[in-house]
Amino acid sequence: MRIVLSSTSGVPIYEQIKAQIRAAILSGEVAEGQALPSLRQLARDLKVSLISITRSYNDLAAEGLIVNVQGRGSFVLPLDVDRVRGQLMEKARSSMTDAITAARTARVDRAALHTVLDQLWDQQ
Amino acid sequence: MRIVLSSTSGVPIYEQIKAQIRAAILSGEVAEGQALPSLRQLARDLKVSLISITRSYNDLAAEGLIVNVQGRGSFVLPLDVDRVRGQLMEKARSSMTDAITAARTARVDRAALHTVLDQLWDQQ
Amino acid sequence: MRIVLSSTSGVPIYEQIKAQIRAAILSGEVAEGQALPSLRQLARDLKVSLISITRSYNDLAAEGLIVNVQGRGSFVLPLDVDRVRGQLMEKARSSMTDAITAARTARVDRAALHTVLDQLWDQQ
Amino acid sequence: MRIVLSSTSGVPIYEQIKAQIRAAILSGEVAEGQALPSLRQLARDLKVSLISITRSYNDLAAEGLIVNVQGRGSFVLPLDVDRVRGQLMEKARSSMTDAITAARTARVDRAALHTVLDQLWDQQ
DNA sequence: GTGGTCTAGACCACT
DNA sequence: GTGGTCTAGACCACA
Repeated sequence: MRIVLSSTSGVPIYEQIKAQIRAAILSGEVAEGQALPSLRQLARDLKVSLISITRSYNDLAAEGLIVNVQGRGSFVLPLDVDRVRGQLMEKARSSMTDAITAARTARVDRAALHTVLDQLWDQQ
Repeated sequence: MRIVLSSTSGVPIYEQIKAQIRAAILSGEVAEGQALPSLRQLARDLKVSLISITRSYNDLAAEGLIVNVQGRGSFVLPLDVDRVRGQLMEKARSSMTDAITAARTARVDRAALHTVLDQLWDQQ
Repeated sequence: MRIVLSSTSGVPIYEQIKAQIRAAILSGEVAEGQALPSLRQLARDLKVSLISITRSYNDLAAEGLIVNVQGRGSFVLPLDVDRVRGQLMEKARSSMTDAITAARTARVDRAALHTVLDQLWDQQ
Repeated sequence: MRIVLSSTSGVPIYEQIKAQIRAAILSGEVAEGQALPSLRQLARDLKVSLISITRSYNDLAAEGLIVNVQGRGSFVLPLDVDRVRGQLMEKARSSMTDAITAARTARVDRAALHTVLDQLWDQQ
């Protein structure tokens, strides 16, 4: 799992970390039961404050994706696939709503926005 | 032009105001040359600090949408339609990219996302 | 004497009026002893508040260019050419200083700025 | 970087700060990636309200010269030299136009204005 | 009346 | 600690 951070994007560090760990878990790149890097290890690797990593792991634990065990480390939990996908789709719908609002303000029609979706989808 | 603010959305007040005035100008609801409500008037109406309104108007002036004339008021400028639409589509593409990222993480395919787009489009 | 105003330039109305009357006097377009338009007349013609015209005429009187006579009107005084030119050159030097500061910050050399001067001079 | 403010010049504090930071960045005095003084630190040092510093930094961020990172500080971005020089030369031309207008009103010829330019250039 | 600027102080989110 | 936002109130310049 490689984590890449941007300090100028405006997105909080801990959100960037969360998103990338979450994606790695969902993709199966890190499997159920597997240990994540320790807080301090990851803080060193990413050259980031320990507090930001802590926040990321805590949030992921609150989401039910991982569990933090005192003195042992942090581990990937069995996936509740439906719940996680539900959360992600919620976010997708929210972003999509923003995109639609902007497009309508710009007087762009539905078909054009579908085209934009396809273009961006292919780029990723 | 009706402006509705949400204090729980997390979006800064001045951004909410900017977005709604911008939309009103682009939709032609307030026409070129027309005066906007005065800073103090709008602050009173929205029960919001003067500084938030000032920030909104200043930002819109920096965007080239309005002009603030000391002693007279704030006025809608002629639209540079292409430029404004370019900015909006830039924002739409950015939000769409977020939506795609979330959808892909959720292992949702392209067709499903198109369906989401259509649903949300019809809701607005 | 034709006076043209811009309400969006950021320059105060009364300054625009002052500058144009001053130029008309210095150019001899309105001669010594001649009457200027009345305050109210000019306010009507320019579709401008009386207060702005009053401010302009008062300032010009303070500069010694005109005299306002109760109940009679406003009249061009004999020119103290040297003093007026001194004031104008003071302003020219001040603007030139601004131009030089910007040019130096932009790492533009002296010769290039002379060229700019020539270009703009020919345009006017 | 030393910042000197004048409270009698009529130029807004935040504009004075902007201009001096901009000049320091363009001159290379503060290099790409370097941190600027924190908002509060600079406000204390200059004995100025936090809001004035905030406005300065925000405007410089909007110009693309710096980036403000929540929780970390404000940092100098890589320069888009051409764009910045374009903005500065625009300003230089505008001031030069003012100088020319004043000079012509004073019936001063082109050669004399070139001389003024040289004198002022050498003084700076 | 209008917009422009500034102060002093507060709370929030992030590192 | 950092920047981001907001309030309440003030004074100035302009029309």
